[in-house]
Amino acid sequence: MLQKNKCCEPWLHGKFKGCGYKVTTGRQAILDILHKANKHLSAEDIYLKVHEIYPAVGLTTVYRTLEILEKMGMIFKFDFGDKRARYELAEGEKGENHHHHLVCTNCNRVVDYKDFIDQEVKLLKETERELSKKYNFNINNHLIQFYGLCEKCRAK
Amino acid sequence: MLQKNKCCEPWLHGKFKGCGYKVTTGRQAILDILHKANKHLSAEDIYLKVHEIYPAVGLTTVYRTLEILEKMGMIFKFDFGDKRARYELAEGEKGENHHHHLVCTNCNRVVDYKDFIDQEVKLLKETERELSKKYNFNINNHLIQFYGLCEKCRAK
DNA sequence: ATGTTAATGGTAATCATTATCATTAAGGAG
DNA sequence: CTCCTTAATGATAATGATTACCATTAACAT
Repeated sequence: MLQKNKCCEPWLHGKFKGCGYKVTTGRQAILDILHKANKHLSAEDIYLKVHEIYPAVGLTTVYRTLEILEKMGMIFKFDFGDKRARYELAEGEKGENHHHHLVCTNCNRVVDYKDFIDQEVKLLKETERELSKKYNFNINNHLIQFYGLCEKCRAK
Repeated sequence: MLQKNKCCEPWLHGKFKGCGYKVTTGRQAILDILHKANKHLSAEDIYLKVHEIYPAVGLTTVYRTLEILEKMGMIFKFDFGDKRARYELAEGEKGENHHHHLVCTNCNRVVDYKDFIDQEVKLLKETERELSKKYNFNINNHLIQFYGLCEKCRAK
C-alpha cells in the first residue's frame, strides 16, 4: 500500500479532481514509472514494472489508466510500427523535453531527437493556426516521425 | 479473369520484376483500386472492392499485397487511431499529390491538406539530412499528422 | 467512521492481422 | 503454344494486443 501521507505531488489531486477522477495507487504508480523511465514504454512494460511494487495492480487497470492519462493530456501514445502502442510523459508546461522520433522500419529501434525542434515547432504553430481556421479544426496535438534504416540494419 | 493483352501498365511489370515479384491479377486490381479511390482505404475496404470485380481474390492476398506494395514504396500505410490501418498510393515522382493528414481524435474523420506542404517539405528535407548524418540513419520517409476536434465534434 | 460510487482485477471476448498448407497460376524455357 | 518450376493464392486456424464484463474494493466527501 501507498503511505497515507506524502502519497503524491499535491497538484496531482487537483488535476485529477478537476477532471472528475480519483487519485489511486495504481494511477500514481503508473505516472511515477513513466516519469522515472523517461522513455516510451508499452502497456505491458508498465504492467510488469508496476507489478513489482504493487502486485495488486492488474493489466486492465494499466490500460484504463493510460487511456485517461492520454485523455487528460498528461501522456502521449505512439505507434512505432510493431503492434503494441507506446506511451510517454507529455513534455512540461514550457515544452521542455519536447522531441520527435526516428524509427527504424526494420528493427523498430527508436531514437528520440531534439534537433531542429525549435524550427519545427515554429512552422507547426503557423501551420496549426492556418489549418484550424481553414478546416474548422480545434488542433491540439501533432505527430512527426521519420522512418528509415538504422546503422545496424543498413549493413545488410 | 484479366485480359491476356493490355493487362496493365508496362512499367508495372518492370517494377515488380525488378523487386522479384510477379504481376498478378490481384496485385493489379488492388493498385487500380487505390489509384481510382485516391484516398486512404482499409484492407477490408479494398477487399470488398476487389471482391466485386474479382471474387476469387481473398482477404489474405489483400494483406499480403499491401505489405509488398508498402515495402516497394508504392503505397503508404497510416494509423489514424481507430484500430485498422489505412493505405494510400504514394505520390508520384515529382511529389505531386503529396499531402498530410488532419485527424479528429473523437470521430476519426481525416482531412487531407496540402497547405504549407512546400515549407514543411523544405524543413523536413533539411532535418532529414542532418538527422541522417548525426544518427547514422538512412531516412526514406516521414510522417506528419495533426490531431484535434473537427467542426462537428467541437459542438459538444 | 461511514456511505456512495468510481475504480479495480480476473477472465472472457473482440477483432485486425498472420501463419499454415494444400492448390493454382505467372511467366521463362523449349 | 505447351510445359515446368516455383511464387502466389485462399480458406481456415491461430495470434495477440486491447476491451468488455461484473462482482468486489477502495477513494474521499460527509
